[in-house]
Order: sequence, then C-alpha cells, then structure tokens
Amino acid sequence: MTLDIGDVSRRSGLPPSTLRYYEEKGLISSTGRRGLRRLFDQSILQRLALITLGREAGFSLEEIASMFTPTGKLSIDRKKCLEKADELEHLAKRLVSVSNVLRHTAACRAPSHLECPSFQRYVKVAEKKSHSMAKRK
Amino acid sequence: MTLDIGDVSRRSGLPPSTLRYYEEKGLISSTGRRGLRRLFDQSILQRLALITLGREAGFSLEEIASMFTPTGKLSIDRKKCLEKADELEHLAKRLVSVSNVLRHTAACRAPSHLECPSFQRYVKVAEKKSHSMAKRK
DNA sequence: ATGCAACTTCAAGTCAACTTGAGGTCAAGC
DNA sequence: GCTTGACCTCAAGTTGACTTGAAGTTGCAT
Repeated sequence: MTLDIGDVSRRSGLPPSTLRYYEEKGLISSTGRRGLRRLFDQSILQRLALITLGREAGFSLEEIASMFTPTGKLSIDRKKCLEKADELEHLAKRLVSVSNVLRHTAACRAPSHLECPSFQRYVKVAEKKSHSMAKRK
Repeated sequence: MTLDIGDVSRRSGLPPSTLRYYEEKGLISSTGRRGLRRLFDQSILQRLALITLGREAGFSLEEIASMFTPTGKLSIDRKKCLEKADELEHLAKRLVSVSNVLRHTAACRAPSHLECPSFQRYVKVAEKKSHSMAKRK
C-alpha cells in the first residue's frame, strides 16, 4: 500500500522533481526506500494538497513547513494557527471584492468605471490591508 | 495636483524602485516629466492598489498587465473578466476552507486531526481545484 | 552659487522555487 | 543476459519580481 514517486506525481499533479525538492526542504518525507527508490505513504497526498493550497494562498514553503510538526501533523501552535486563519479569511474577503470589481467591469456600461459608485465601493474594500498582511513582506 | 515618485511611494507603500520597474513593465505610466523626474496622477494610487491586490491573489505581473487597456482602464474583455472573477471566487472559497482547517487545528482536542471527521471535511473542500486553477502553472 | 536630498539611468545582483542535464542504478520483461 | 524505463544524485541553469550600486542630474533652501 505504498506509493512510488511516479504514482505520487500522477495523483498529486506535481512533477517528481518538485517532490524531491519538497523532501529536501523538509516539507514531506518518504517512508523508506526500495533500493534507491523512495516509497511514500498514501497520506502524502493529503499533505501535498495542503501544501499546494498554502502556496496558492501566498505562503512561502518555509512558512508552510513551519505549520507542520516534525511528526507530520499540523502545528499545535494554536495562536499561530488562528493568526494564519484570520489572515487567510481577510485575504479571501478581499479576493471576493476584486472578483466583484471584475464582474462589475464586465457588466457595467458606464463610460468610465472610475466614476461609477459601485465600482468605487468594491475597490475601497479591496484596498484595505490588514496589519498581518502588511507583515507579509 | 500631480505626484512625485516619492509621494507615490509613501502613499502606496511601494518603493520607488518597484514603481520604476512597474513602469518599465507597462503596468503603470507617468503622466509626464519635470526635468528628469516622473510625474504621476492621483489615479495611479487606485491602480497600484489593484495591482497589489492582484499580486496577493497570485497573478503574475504579466497577467495583471493584460487586465488593463492601454488607456489605463480595466480591460473590456468581458469574458476574460468573468473568468478571472470565477477563478478568484473559487480561490477565495478554498482559502476559507484552509482557514477553517487552521481554526479546527487550534480548537480540536482529537489525538490526530487526520481522524477527525470535520477536519476531513474541510480538507476535502480545500483539495478541490478548479479547471482554471490547474491552468495556472 | 552652493550644497544636498531626491531624483535619474543602466547593469548587475538576489531570492525563492523549481527545472534541467549529465551520469549512474536497478528490476522487469523479452 | 540485456535492454528499457523509471528511478537516483548533484550541480548548474531558469524565471519572475524585484533590489542594489555606481555614476550622473536637478530643484529648492540657505
């Protein structure tokens, strides 16, 4: 019931080179080897899904690595978790705002969007950055 | 009523080097020069806010550039706008899911999160990628 | 008119996140 | 037993998004 790197690659959509890179960086680990070949457990797939998601959310690999405990579970640092959660939620809200800006742009017939009040309103929401956001470099 | 690069930098939070870089890449443009110095219009600030937001949402500068028309308005390609809007909304939903995963991790007392049903549920939502998402390299 | 802070250009450097390539190993099917 | 394909390592290359540095210019206050 263990997976070859090729299987993991196919199932996760990530190329083997990336998987090796992630292992090198300590984000994942193989459960052992058969000869030279890495063997992975099923659970790697969930972990990779979380990593990919974290990347899409704008976290660096280093940040993501810090969210896992050495044993592979998610970090138990509750405060940190809640902070990240807030940050993500705020980002999500802003994204919805931009999404609204785009929908408006597609629909609105006003000569210039910059003068349209509803456009203005969306952009205003989108402009607000949270404090934690600012910290992110 | 025009701004110096320093003013824009202070008001947008972006360093002058980044502003010059963005200009070089065609994401923004100065309205003219006083001697050597670039002059910017007020409206640059809104535009920069949108650019920054786009970056946070994971778009490349090139993608962002393609969302603006040469005249500086948002692209009128309605189909493209709606596609991006969907993409953003989907990403936003997934982010909320990760946020939930994190909150759960902070709150749940189960010995292993991987066995907790509500954790599973959140991860399941988070795992789903949209088609458009997959295209994003 | 003189100093100097804030601008300018342009080339080169940096960093994260991968990818690519050369050269080697191994197990399975013909 | 030998080829083939999927794996391996390790070093070097790539890309995007900036930043830094050197060397020059300019506008405003003293």
